[in-house]
Amino acid sequence: MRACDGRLEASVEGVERLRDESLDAALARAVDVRFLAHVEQLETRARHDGTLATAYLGLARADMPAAGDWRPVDSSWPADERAFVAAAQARLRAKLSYTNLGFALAPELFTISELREVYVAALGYDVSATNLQRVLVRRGAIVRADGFRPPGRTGGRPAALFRFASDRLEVTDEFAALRPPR
Amino acid sequence: MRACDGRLEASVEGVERLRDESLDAALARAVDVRFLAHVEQLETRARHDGTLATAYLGLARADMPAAGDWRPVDSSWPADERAFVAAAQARLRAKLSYTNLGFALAPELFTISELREVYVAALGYDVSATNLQRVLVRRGAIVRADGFRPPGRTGGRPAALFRFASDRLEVTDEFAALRPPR
DNA sequence: GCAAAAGTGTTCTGGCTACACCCATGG
DNA sequence: CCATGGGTGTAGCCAGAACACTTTTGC
Repeated sequence: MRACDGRLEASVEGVERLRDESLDAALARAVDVRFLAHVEQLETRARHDGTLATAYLGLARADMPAAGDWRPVDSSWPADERAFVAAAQARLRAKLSYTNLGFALAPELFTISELREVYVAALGYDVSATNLQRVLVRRGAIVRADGFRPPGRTGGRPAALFRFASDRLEVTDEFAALRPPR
Repeated sequence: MRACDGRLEASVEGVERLRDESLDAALARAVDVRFLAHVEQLETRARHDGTLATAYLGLARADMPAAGDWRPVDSSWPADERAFVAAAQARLRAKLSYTNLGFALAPELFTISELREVYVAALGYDVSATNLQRVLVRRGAIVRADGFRPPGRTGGRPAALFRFASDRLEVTDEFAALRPPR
């Protein structure tokens, strides 16, 4: 999955595993894991033919020119793929709330407004830029980077640049979350 | 896993899956799932011999006379089993905080004190009976049942009986948790 | 100057914790 | 009557939400 242009997009690749092949190897054969900032195993299901299907959640940064068939996550997906995508999306939503998982969706450097769009796309509900900044800064998930992004033609104050403090999954607040607005 | 006599105990059974056999069938062959109030898939790993091992978290109620080799969860476990048990324990701890998962550990009817012992064993830190009751009642996870448990020889006020409102996993509060004491 | 975008200060709320206090029973 | 265990009342804390206000830019 990735958050691109304010939408959450997904790409589904089948992971076929050969006998005597590790899961990691099978995954690496199915997708180019260099494009993924975070990979996480989801669920293993038995198929009718006796083989096993293991689903993964892979997250790509918005600025990563990842190859693949990226499509917006909406109701146009086939039912079986939707089940996997829905599970992945639920997991993503939950972990965005209490971990630093945003690092896997946001580009290296970003403004709070850009980060907000990523969170809105992934969470599916509105998020205040003001509070998003305060929550993530307080938790130590994001830190100020040098420099500013100059405003566009329509003006406005230059936006400070931030970066995630870590590029590995960390639980930043086990007991809190980004609540949806009332 | 189960919480028994104030301790968290675990039993590890290998799940060997035959070709053309579903995962559920393989699990049912390895353990008697009738004794488990809740089953949840954890992780699938590839073994060196090319087979797959899928770990499950199964929870048994304290009053269930489950067969099996129940041992306290401590440092006496072999390293490889400990990794699975630790993952299961972490998952259990997390879900106890924001779901009604306690239904799978507590007996049908229980007093708040008994429920407290279950939570203390599973969470690994002290929990106040007062606040445990209020949190779970407010969330609607537990409800008053008829009757009281008479006090023992040492006296004391009779304890009100409670039961869990549901015996299926439900997210009772996505945005809160039982915090450990300071 | 004015609109637009970014950032800050401040208040409010709600869930949870902490702790003092009250209740009911056995001996 | 008193120790013991159970239950309630209440105050305080704190992360987060809400919102008014200030800052900095383009035109």
